[in-house]
Amino acid sequence: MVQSAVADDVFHALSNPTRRKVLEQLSVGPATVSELAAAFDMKLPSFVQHLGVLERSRLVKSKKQGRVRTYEIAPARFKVVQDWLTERRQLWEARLDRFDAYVNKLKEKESQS
Amino acid sequence: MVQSAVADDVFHALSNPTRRKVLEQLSVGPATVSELAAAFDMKLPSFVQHLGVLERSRLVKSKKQGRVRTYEIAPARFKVVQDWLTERRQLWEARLDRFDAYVNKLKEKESQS
DNA sequence: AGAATACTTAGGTATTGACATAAGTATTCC
DNA sequence: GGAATACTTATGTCAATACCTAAGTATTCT
Repeated sequence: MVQSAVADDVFHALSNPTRRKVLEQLSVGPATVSELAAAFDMKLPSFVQHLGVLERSRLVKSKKQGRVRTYEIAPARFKVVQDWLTERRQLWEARLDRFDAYVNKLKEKESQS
Repeated sequence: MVQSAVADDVFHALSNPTRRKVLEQLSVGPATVSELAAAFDMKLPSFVQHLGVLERSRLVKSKKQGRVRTYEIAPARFKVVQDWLTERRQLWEARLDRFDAYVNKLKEKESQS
């Protein structure tokens, strides 16, 4: 999958409050479908759709033992997001630094005259 | 606005490849609507919708001088995202560390017997 | 075996998102 | 003043999202 498509899936997964809350729960530790669902006022099939979105984005993974499916965080894809953000930030911060330097240079010249 | 709603808007804004590319362009420096639009194979009104989404999420801001509107990055909201990600990561890393410590303790006991 | 549990599958609806076209307004140029 | 420029506004279409209800399957308990 192209890098951009990965980011599409991951950011889309993160754009919904239910899904972010699920990730918050899973950050603390693995949990089953019904444990996760308990926190939400939503019918199970609707809720399970959100788990599907999260799993397809690979922010989480799951396995089924008997009739119980357990979910856990899958750290790798979080890095994709953090890297994208960090790269943007570095670019604009470098630019703002250059701008600062430019302004200081102007000030310097002015004080000389 | 509630923190969660901020995150909704920001993550939603980031979930679209066109909008992420706009942010990539703006990280390098400010640009006008038509400068930004030039990179995309899309009619202007459609493209401008994306700028609207970005501006409502406050990832960017704009001002109009004469008939030209210029956009630039607004760094603050990026921090909301990075903070959310960092917090999740810290939680699960702490947990995994505890798990490691637990495993090591088991190994230690085993080697004593 | 029968009942309860823990999902899973198969639909259906209403809203939102991502495009489009057509026409309008405000500035700037000649 | 008239034409060109740089958006803006108003609408419309189509697909995707986020919910729902109803019914099904696979496991586990009694």
